[in-house]
Amino acid sequence: MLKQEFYLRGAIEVAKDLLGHLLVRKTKQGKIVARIVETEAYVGPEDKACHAYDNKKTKRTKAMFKAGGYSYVYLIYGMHNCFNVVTASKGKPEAVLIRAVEPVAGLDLIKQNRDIKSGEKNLTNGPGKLSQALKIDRSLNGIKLFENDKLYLKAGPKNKFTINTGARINIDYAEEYTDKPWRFYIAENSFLSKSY
DNA sequence: CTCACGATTAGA
DNA sequence: CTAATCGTGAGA
Repeated sequence: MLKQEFYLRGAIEVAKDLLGHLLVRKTKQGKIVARIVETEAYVGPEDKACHAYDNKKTKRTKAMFKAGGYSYVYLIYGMHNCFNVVTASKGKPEAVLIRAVEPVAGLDLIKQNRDIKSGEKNLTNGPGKLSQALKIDRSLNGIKLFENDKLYLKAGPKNKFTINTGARINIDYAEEYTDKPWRFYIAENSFLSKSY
């Protein structure tokens, strides 16, 4: 399991470092392991795309102000959960959105949770999809990802891979922050949220 | 209390 | 391309 120190850095740095690591989810039904292949950084008060822009502290964004290593799960469009990892020190609202993962173990459980007919590559290639696949919902908001047996991060194999960057998705409202290259993904991976 | 809308997805 | 669908945050 990754220690809390891993998360106590800037969101951009953690977002890049998270690629290739493993997300572990344990439920009553069993264990699911997935490799993180795509992330986005949301950098604190100055980032207009961040829910906690301008240090806006509300009931929803409260978790982002926690110290690095906590989870931030929220509901978007009234129907989808998104899973984020809080980064930086306490009081700094920074987080990394996990946008896509690649199934490593527990594929049968993932299929059971998703309940769709489409192909295997569509199981976890989007923030809402992977949350559903791993049974992540708002009951997991604000938990410690470094001291917990239901949901945590684990160091992945140290394979070499190329990290690409790009603009973040669907944040057109963020004005000059819309085009910041704060999305990171593993090159030539087929489980990304969009095809390149 | 009302009310508009989104860090999305599935399906036509 | 659009509908689905509801917690959230702002304002009265």
